[in-house]
Amino acid sequence: MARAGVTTERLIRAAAELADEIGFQNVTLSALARRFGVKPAALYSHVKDARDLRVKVASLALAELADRAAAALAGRAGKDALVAFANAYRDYAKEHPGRYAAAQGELDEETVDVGAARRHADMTRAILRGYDLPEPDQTDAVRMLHSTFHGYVSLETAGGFRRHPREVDVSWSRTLDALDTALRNWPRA
Amino acid sequence: MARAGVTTERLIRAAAELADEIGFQNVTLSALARRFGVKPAALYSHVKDARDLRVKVASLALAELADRAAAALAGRAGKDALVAFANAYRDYAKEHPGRYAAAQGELDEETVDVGAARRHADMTRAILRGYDLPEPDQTDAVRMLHSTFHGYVSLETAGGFRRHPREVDVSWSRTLDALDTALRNWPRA
DNA sequence: TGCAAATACTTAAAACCTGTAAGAAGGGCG
DNA sequence: CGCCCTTCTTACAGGTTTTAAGTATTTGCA
Repeated sequence: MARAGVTTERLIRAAAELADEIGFQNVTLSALARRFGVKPAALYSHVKDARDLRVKVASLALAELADRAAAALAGRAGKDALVAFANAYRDYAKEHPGRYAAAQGELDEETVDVGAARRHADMTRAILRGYDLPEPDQTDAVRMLHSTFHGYVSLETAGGFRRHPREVDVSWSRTLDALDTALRNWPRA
Repeated sequence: MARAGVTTERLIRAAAELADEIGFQNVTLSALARRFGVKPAALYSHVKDARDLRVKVASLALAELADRAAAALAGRAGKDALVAFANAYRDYAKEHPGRYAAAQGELDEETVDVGAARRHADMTRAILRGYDLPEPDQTDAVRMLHSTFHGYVSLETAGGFRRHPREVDVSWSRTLDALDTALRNWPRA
């Protein structure tokens, strides 16, 4: 019987794909083993835990998302940068809902990929460079931006906006306009 | 052997409490049965499914949250109303993280408590009454507000803001100021 | 009051999932 | 070729969900 050729790399990647297909919640070691034509116990050679698997998928998602955002941000400034970043963020979440969910859930603990988190924060700060905000207002603004992006995407994918006919894309666009307004007129202490 | 006296009502309430204690993810029918001194199968008299249980907890949370928000909103207008509503929202989520998680996760499907969802939307619209926004801008603003509140609370409880020393309460307050600014200067199409 | 029907609960069992331990098979390398 | 490390399997323990069938308790009605 030939080996299945499972590696941690391929395992995490498969888990991410499966998450996008059936939802992050439903990604199980058993289902993954099935997909590789292998018994569940075999996966413990490549991954410590079910938790370890989830954290690694989260790390992958955070890194991918950061790559996208960085690409979107390149060569842009001000509102241009804001919109590009926000759209990259939202598009990624819509294309990869399972990965996005992974990136949210497993943030806590020491196990987190601190590097990816820092990249995100740094990029959000880069957006603000066009708005001339001093610290600590910058930190407040970073938190607000991240909150709005995540909240919108999260509610949208959960179906929270489906009850009203207004186009979700349009509301998104207007929300970005409003954020731009808020940043340009940031309330000084 | 005396009966345990489980009712759907008490079951849901216990599930909500358990969720706040150990996290919504970890609320299991078995754990609930244990808490009532009853075998797991007994709970199927009061609840259709594990999913049914989760949906009912979500409903409870949404209703409680709506009550709190309504109370906070009473007699206020404009920014006052905005801040009161937002704080009620955030305080509830911090006091009842398990319930709040329940209210988020199980939004989809037809099973949702449409009534509670409508109450939330109506209240958010009530806030906007002080800002003189016509439709469809009002819908856009409702979505933005909800997104920011949910996003902030969600990231905060997930530990997303712990990496930076800036006080989370202060950033929250400044975020509300910025939202007020955005609403007062809402970008017309 | 007493008994029948409705309801609460138990036991039993199937189907999954996680995780550990022990051993067999595959592949690289001296 | 043969050794050894790694991958994978088998076997098993423990836990959760859910259904089915049966027992016991309470309710309500004559």
